[in-house]
Amino acid sequence: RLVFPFALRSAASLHSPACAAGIHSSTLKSGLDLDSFVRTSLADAYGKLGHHDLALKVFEETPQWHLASNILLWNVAIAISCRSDLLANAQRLFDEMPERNPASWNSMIDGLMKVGLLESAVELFERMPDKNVVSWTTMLAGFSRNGHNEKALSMFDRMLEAGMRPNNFTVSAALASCAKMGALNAGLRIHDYAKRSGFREDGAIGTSLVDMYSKCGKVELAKQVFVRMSVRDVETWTAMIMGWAVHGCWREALQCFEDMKCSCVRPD
RNA sequence: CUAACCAUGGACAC
Repeated sequence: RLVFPFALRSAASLHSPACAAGIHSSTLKSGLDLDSFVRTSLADAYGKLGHHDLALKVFEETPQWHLASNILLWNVAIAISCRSDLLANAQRLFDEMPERNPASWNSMIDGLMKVGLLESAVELFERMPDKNVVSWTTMLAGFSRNGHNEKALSMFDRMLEAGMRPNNFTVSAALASCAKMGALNAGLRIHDYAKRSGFREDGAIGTSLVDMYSKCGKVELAKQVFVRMSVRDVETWTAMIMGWAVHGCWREALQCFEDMKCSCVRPD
């Protein structure tokens, strides 16, 4: 019961459908396939491996008594339906499920945002009872993906007003909105907020800052963030190389590419 | 005490 969820998660991150299928059959043999954790992990693993059909089959073959108490399995089915463009199915599951937790709402909102049904997403968001940081970030990222970057940034302000604390996901999504608009002042404001609030300029936030400054025409500021970063991944290097390149600094761009190869990060 | 679901960053060249 404790081992199967771990094993299934590993199968998913190894991108091994064969492993997942093997573990699936072990769960059947041991009679644990109807345990909540095991079954949710199984459906989720199939989903993460891209076998949406198998994941939904697991859901559909689940007895009613189990479904009545396993919200997370519904959530997995909703998220997977959204990813396979089965939005109507997701909507039906969302309406029919016995009760909803924040992840149920968030998955549905994200699904609507990803197919561009912004009004429906907004409506659901406003109706949602206990919005968490994921809910706000989903809205922000959704607006940004659909090109409504001002609205995305207004979500950032609204969430602060609502007393909700942004996390790394929120900050990097907000910076990406500034980058897309070339909005330097907004970008500086978010950067300042991040510094004041103790966010590290690493990982996604660091890369977003590099990208934001270079898209706002401030490649020198991008460089300053870049050199301060302690860990740089492919995305970070790419953002910096792109920054130099679009500013016509071809020497720096090429030098940066060389430095990247020396730093044990493989170009993709 | 410990396990499962949801959101974020690079990818220019209409």
